[in-house]
Amino acid sequence: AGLYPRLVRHAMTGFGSLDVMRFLGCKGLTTGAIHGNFAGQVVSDLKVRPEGVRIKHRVNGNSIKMYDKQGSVLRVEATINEPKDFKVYRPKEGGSADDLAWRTMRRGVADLQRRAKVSQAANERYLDALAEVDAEKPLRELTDGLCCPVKWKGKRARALHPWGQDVAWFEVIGRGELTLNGFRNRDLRQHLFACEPSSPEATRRQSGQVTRRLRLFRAHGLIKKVPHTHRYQLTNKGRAVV
DNA sequence: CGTCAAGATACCGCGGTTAG
DNA sequence: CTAACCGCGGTATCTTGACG
Repeated sequence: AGLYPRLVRHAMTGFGSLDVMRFLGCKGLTTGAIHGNFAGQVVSDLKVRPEGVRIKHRVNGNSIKMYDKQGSVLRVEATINEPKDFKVYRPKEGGSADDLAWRTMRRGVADLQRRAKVSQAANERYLDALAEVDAEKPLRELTDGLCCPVKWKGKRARALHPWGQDVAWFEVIGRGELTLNGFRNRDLRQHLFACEPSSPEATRRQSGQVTRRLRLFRAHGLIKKVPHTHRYQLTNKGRAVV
């Protein structure tokens, strides 16, 4: 549900011309650099039709497209109109049968088998790239906002690092016993600091740390203060992230 | 309703990074 | 190189909720 639009969006915005060329098997791309004398044109376009949305990437005359048939079947299709951009391992026409070499693909039926293979490979590369999106995108959307600073109550709050320095905090606020009734500054201190504070001053310092971190999470909308209490609860967003 | 302690906020200064 | 900026931590002060 809602997957296809995401795929389409990523196909349009996420796939660069290099990606498209890679799908269609253009050479010299393993290095990441485009071949100096490449003179072709790479185009991606999007069409909305009664039967669904179709997205098409084109390199010269060859293209790969994806569409949702009746909203139920995802279909990816490669079309080769310019076979000469591909190679076939074959003997010269009319030449001896053991004079094999990579030669230009021809338009006729002779190279049909190779042509199917090339197309299949292009489709597979395309689907692989999409599959990556499928798994990665929803997570991205959730965390993108967190990883950049936000304004809250006129003050700036830094970006979060869910996999870096903030990981311990995420783990603690995600604990079951704390989500049940919400949690207080004190509860977090208990979980986050191994040793009991040795002095009242240490307690104040820890409390300060926790307060600041709570403010940070509030700024990002992960937790909310429950009114008339010193307790906090995870928001839906927070639950999803943790 | 008053008091008190825990918590929240404001302010400052430090160290590190970046833009000019 | 310097100035501005950012994130952070310490702490003084204000706010709030619990409790008698």
